[in-house]
Amino acid sequence: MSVQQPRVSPTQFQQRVYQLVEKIPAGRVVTYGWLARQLGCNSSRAIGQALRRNPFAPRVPCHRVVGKNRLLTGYQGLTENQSLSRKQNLLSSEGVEFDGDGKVQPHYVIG
DNA sequence: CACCTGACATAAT
DNA sequence: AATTATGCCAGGT
Repeated sequence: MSVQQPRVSPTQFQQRVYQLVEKIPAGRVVTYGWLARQLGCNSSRAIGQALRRNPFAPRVPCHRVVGKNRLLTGYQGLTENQSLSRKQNLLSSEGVEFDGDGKVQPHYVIG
């Protein structure tokens, strides 16, 4: 029988990112840059990498992380609109609202 | 082992 | 105002 084995231990950096993301309450979102600052890291890009890498399933609500412009940049490692709309749906079901441009309304962003 | 690339953000040109 | 360069971190080639 197949066992889902953790590929490799997440790096220390990734663990910190995940821990932080786990704290994001439903119905709120944060930006990559915000996370980066919380971690004292000067690169939001690194955050994106950590999340992209497919965190352990829904354990880490990575769908609550958006760009600074409040656009949804990616989900499940993909940048396709289809994935993005799913991300959007998830957020919607948590009560987050969007404007006509597909940006989350500023009110929901922490920071 | 060296180089490229990416779910970003910001400062400098 | 628009493009380019830098920062950071890990995986992939």
